[in-house]
Amino acid sequence: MVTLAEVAQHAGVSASTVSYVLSGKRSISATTRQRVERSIRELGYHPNAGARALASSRSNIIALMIPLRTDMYVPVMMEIAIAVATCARTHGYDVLLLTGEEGPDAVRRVAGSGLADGMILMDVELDDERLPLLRATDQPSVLIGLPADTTGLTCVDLDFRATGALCVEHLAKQGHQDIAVIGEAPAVYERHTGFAERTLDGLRSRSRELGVRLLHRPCDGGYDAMAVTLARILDERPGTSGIIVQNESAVEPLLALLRQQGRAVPEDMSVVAICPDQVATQASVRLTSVAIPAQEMGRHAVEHLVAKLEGRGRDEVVLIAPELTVRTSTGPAPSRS
Amino acid sequence: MVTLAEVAQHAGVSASTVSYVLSGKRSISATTRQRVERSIRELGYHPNAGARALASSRSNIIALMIPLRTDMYVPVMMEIAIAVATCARTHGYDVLLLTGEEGPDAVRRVAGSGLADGMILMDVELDDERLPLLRATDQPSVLIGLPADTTGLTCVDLDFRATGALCVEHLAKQGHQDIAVIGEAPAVYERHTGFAERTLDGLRSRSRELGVRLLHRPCDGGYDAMAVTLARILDERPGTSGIIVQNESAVEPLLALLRQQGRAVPEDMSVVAICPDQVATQASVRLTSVAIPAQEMGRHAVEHLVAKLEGRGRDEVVLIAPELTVRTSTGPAPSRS
DNA sequence: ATTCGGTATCGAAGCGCTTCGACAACCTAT
DNA sequence: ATAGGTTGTCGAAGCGCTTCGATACCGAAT
Repeated sequence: MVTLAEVAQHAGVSASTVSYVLSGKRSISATTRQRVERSIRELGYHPNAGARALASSRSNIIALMIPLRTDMYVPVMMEIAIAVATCARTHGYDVLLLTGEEGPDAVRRVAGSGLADGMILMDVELDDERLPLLRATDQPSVLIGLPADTTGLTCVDLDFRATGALCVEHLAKQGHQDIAVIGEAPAVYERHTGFAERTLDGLRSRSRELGVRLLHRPCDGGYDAMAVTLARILDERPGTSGIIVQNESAVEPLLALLRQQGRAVPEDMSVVAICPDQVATQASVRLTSVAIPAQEMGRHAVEHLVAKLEGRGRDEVVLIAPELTVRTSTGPAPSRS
Repeated sequence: MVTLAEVAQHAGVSASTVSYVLSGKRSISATTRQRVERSIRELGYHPNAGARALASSRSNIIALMIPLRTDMYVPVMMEIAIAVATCARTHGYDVLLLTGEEGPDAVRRVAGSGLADGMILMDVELDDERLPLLRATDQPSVLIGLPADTTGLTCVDLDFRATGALCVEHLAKQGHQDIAVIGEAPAVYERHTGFAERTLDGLRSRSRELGVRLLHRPCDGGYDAMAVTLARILDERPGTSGIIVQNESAVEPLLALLRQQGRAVPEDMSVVAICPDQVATQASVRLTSVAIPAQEMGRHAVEHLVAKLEGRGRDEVVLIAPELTVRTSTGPAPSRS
């Protein structure tokens, strides 16, 4: 293994000079710099991460804490994770992957050991048990998701309240009076996951304002659960002409069931999905949808965290404005006959 | 931040004693151990990761390299990643997430910097460009997937050849003579991804042995691509009575299309999927399937890597035997009329 | 009583890097 | 010519930990 000292010797300078070439923290003459850089290349030198971390007390690692929940839509998580990892690299950071398994203690462990310089938490609950620990250690952090109390925290999320409102608006504008919402799995609400509740909040208040009826039902993923849920909804509100789905793994089952029952989309039933664009465009009907901007969320999270680590950047809540893309699954409400 | 020295002082012992209590590398009297452990707890001591890595030249970190490909079925990747992270923790390792973005150089960077003690590579191609680098650095590693040349490498994978064979066997046993295979996206084959080719190999050789006709068509995910592919298949081989799908995002579209065309599953058409169990059980028909054991793969990979890091463990190729679960999407071939 | 093998502990060296203060060497303004 | 300010480089002191002798003590065997 090549060390700084060997590079220094090879280039005929002192170790500190090499270090300064690497970090750029002091001015170095062009000739020296070139000699050093040449030696680095020739010897194939890579700074030792541990030594660096010890000496500088910065690890250049960001911890990303992903929960293990199986009732969450996984691809979005994955996309965020990849975006975080990729974006972090462009800022010179690597990403450490923590699963929920270890529980809140992971926060303490990582903060205490100096393993990571900061952390990003995903799938934050309204009253997340990791937050007290996070506030206790003054570990720089960014949440993806919104807890109930955001004081002293930096959070990045899609504006789910506005998302809900947007969906209702779109349907109401087309004359739909009876709207059903097929939500996330019941477990998601029981856990008080912020995004689910905020969406619901947006849906409800906007529909109240616009004077349309709204029926919300949680629903597990998969075909069977969807069949039961849909039957209940149509039984309770036969006049339903618009459906908003927030559970991605319920999208295709829903479309299949509607087709099977002879309800045409969008002629008999309009469908709006809250899901990644890929799902919306690959479904059996091109779905009008509000996209979940996973990449953007990951990128924002990293950038805010890096800003904090560099001393810039203050606590703030960043809500990404939702965008509704009209595709072919929504249309005017059928005239009441 | 609490240091080893502070703990030592608090417990009235030397720093090295505390270190030995922590590592267990030398015998320590019960009384001393307890005193030290108490101090550790009272002071809330966490060993500093960087210092540890520097002194011991082991980081207790495993790098996990996930490619960025969007044409791959992401949930499986995610599941493996989570399994790796979780399993690694039980062995005292953390996981560093590397994306394909950085390219093969990531191998050099991580190996050179001592950031990780070993690495796990996912989505290995037959002739993967990371392998030469991997062999050059003698970084301990485990591949998930099988390259063309496995000498000197440890690999973990589902036995896709056997998987293909198993699918054909199951259908042939039920009297199906004309079988269609809906494969992964064309890009996957162009890239010479091991698992896709090996599956195909198993499918072909077994169908030759059993004397059944086999038609293979790659297919992108989504409804539209599936519609085109299915139409072509049925056009070319109208007698097709069994379908094997290897692209998870094609599963639900396929079922929707069959339903739409009035082909009952399994009466008119048997369908076997190669996919995670969750997909098979949540689809609109309970699919007979060969599961992709993501968890098991992740676990195996970690365990082999840890074995290598501890000096046990030699190079070997671990193929996990496929298991076919019969559900309700397959039945006897319709009698030829 | 003396020696021997264990067991339990300590001190010190050093892992590879960053960073601070010191110091030449040089340039400018007086 | 001299003081003052830059600029570029070096040496040395750690960062917090592991690990290798060395040492001191104990009971068992001679």
